[in-house]
Amino acid sequence: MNEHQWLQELLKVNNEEVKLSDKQAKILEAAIEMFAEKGYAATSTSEIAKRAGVAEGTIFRHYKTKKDLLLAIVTPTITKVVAPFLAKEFVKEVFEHQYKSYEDFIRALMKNRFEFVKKHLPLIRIFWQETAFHAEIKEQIQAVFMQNVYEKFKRIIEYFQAKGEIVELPANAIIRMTITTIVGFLLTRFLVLPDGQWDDELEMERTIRFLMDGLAKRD
Amino acid sequence: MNEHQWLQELLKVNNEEVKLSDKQAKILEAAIEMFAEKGYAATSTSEIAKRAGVAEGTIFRHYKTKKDLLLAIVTPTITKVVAPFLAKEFVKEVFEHQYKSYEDFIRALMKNRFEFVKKHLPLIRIFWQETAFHAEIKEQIQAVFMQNVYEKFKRIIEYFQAKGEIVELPANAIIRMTITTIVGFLLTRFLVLPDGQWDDELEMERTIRFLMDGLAKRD
DNA sequence: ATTTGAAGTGAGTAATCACTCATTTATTCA
DNA sequence: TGAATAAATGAGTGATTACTCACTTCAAAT
Repeated sequence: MNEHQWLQELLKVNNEEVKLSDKQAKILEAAIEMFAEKGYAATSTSEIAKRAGVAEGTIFRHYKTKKDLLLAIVTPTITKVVAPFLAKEFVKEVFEHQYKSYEDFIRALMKNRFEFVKKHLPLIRIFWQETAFHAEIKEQIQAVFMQNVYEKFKRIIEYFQAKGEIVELPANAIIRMTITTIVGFLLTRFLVLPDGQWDDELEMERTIRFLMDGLAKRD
Repeated sequence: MNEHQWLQELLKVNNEEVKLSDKQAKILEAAIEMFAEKGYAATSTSEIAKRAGVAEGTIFRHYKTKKDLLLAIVTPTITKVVAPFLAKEFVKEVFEHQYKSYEDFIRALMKNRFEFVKKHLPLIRIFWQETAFHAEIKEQIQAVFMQNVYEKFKRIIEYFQAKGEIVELPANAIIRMTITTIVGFLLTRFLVLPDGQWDDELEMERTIRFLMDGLAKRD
């Protein structure tokens, strides 16, 4: 059993095992930490090597360029960051009435993302920070969103609209408001005011209530 | 009259005239553009000098270090970015019944911020991107917010809570939801999907409606 | 025990970095 | 006009950058 198991798990694509030598795992771990702390552009490969306890040349054995190293972190994790829906349960369960309301669905989505962000905060920082600078990353994220999230999300919304549970706005607007509200809470909680006193359960329920009242069917 | 008038205006603190030589203005303009596009760490002073049409030494005549140049952009504009309330009238007008409802207040705030972001997008990008990497900037923003926005915002909320217009949640929670909703819209509109087809008036009204329904007094 | 290919190393490289400073150019005012 | 001051210059600095490569170490298979 591997001490870097969480990394192996995180980097899996389609649940296929990924093989990482011990040094390679240490490089990735160090890179994640430092890119999150100082940003990609301000982090040097020599610093990464030092923190990983590895010769600088070793980094370039595994990754042709520094940018390749960044993408080796970002690309295989995009799906896990932006498409929780692929944690299969989600969509299926909605239509199998696992969730009897949009609210229950939102609650599950929110708790799922809350735990993910809490567990992988440095990775989230990297996404948040580097998306602004690397067009490829932004494009990959949008592609994954369109392919794996958008249509399913839309169908869920239309399902609950048909049931008269939520307001008859365009699905795009509802998606935007839902994501904005959840992401806004998570960023405030973990990036803007991580040192505040948070009653997470309470604040999530308030946020869900706010979202549901904002999206409630109007008479 | 100066062709860099917008810069002069933007950099004013307490409405006091700021004197910028022509070259100095060009340096600031170039720095704002490039920091916004590539990020502070990935932008070299030689590039800035080139774009500004100035010798590299000239930059360091005016700003001791590259970081000084960044702070010369950020520090004097913080108030304008995070404290629209200081466009003083705000609070006063609320209590003088300029705004007869929280909704009218939110609408004015939103339109005000919409125009500001639209007009100063590169500056907003710099704030958004560099706050993550420079603790001083984050601290300055929080200080300005606490000194100039927080208490006033809180009083406005309590005023409309007393009138029974909005829900009796802690002011902190209402502030968070309000800001999250407005900022979420503006970031989606101008940074995430700037190329989408937006009916800005319509989308703002939807967002206001969403926010007001989410914060409405509950029975 | 020997072979072999992969993994790892670290000194070396050219390019670029932020920043300096002696000098030149422009501006101000007597 | 000329002297004094300020603004601007660009070649030069040492440090650091991402990346290379000849070489060593390691692990597994024969």
